[in-house]
Amino acid sequence: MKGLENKNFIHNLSFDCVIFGFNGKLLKILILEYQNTGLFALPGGFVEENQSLDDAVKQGVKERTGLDNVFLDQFYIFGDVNRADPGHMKRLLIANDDDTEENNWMLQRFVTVGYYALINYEEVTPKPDHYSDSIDWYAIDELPELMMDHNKIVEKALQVLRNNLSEKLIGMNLLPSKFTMKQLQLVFEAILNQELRRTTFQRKMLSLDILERHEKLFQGKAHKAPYLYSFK
Amino acid sequence: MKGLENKNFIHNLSFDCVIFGFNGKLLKILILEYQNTGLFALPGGFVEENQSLDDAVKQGVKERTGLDNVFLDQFYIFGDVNRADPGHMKRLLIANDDDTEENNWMLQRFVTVGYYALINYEEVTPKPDHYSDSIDWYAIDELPELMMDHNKIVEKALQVLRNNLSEKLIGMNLLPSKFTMKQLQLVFEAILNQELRRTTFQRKMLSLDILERHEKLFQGKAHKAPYLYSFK
DNA sequence: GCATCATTGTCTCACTTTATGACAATAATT
DNA sequence: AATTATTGTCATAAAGTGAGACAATGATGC
Repeated sequence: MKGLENKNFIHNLSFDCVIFGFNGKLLKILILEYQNTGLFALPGGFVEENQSLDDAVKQGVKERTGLDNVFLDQFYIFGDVNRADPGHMKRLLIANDDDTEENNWMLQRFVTVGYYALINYEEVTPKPDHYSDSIDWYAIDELPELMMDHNKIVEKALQVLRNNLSEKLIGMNLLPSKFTMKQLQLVFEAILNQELRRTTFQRKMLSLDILERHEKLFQGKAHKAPYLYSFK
Repeated sequence: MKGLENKNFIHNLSFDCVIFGFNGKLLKILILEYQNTGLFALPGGFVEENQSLDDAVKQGVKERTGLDNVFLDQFYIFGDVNRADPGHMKRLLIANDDDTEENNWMLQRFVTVGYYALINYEEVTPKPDHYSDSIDWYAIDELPELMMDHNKIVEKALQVLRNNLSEKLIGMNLLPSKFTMKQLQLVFEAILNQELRRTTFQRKMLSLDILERHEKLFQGKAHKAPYLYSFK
């Protein structure tokens, strides 16, 4: 792949990133489709020999998706011997005319670090990098078949997201800076895949003392206008 | 180090293991001291090219400590560029007359995977491996200075342990199969570093419906004998 | 034996949190 | 002005927690 051969990457170690966004109704993730391969994959990459893992992921996510300044957190390491199908990588290399001797290390076994990102769906327009045909949002229950074990990685990311939902103020990263209580509830429901009780949810959120109330939002609808909130 | 040079290890990737035990009062972890170096460290190791990460850790823990069939879970990846002091590794190699060209890879930068283990303090007698003078239990608030960033790794392991305390039935792995309510409470208190209310704790544990009550334990003490419990 | 002692299992009461439903307030539409 | 859908808040009941009381019980000392 262009650009890769100039750098010294750590062999056998990669990262893959599950980038979550919320479109107002559905929780979605970003999936790349590689040119001339029909392969779908999570945005991922390698770590340079003199680069911290976190930096590598930040940089990789920016290069592969055009997204910058993203909330990122590692959630799991996938270290099975047979987790990656070398055939997939081979197809990628061939499709890019990078099927050279010096790129053979990419066909070896990889331990990959799973990261997840939370971004505001409205504010970003992901752009595919050189190697990819397209980058698109997919609802989490309508994912295509992904290469290697990437579907499993998404599953695990979702689990961790659900476990950390309350403590990590995840809505903060998935919503615009001002939002209604209804929107916040929809984010929680989408992540948990479970309906919540409106009054209980509202009381709970307000009692946490993490929200600031702003002006009302007049939506032009035939009912009472909701307040806008932001995280303190 | 003897034995290492015959195997093909993944470069730049290691693991370190925080092995917790509970002696009835204090939460402790296992620390190795390396021969002729004065260096203290967590038991750790490398991953072979054709070995799953989990297997490598299992095998490594067995080799370094003599412990088998241990509850193990990964908790974090440490990927900073400067997390490891190559000087420490150099001292280790020199002390073992392994300061050779072909072992130079060990002086490079390493990304390490943190694992924690929970074992029943009573049932095991850890034994040092070839490279270590000794392996000993240290109370978590009386640790010596450890090499590289191992103190930081222990800190993080503790954090994760505290967060997962309720959900993971951690007591199950730190206690003998039958135990009193008092012992269970002591484990929780040692991990949380915080006193708990006896009656509330007992009510809570019983209401969770995870314990089975067995015969009483007569300790020869001048008071009512407690019941023994086990996890269902 | 019998009183004493320390610890355990359980209960009570007050207080807090959560579930569930009710209800009035309110933007826009008719 | 009546209607409609949605919102913010309250009322009440149910469940959970904190703090203490107390009887039960194994051993000990006399």
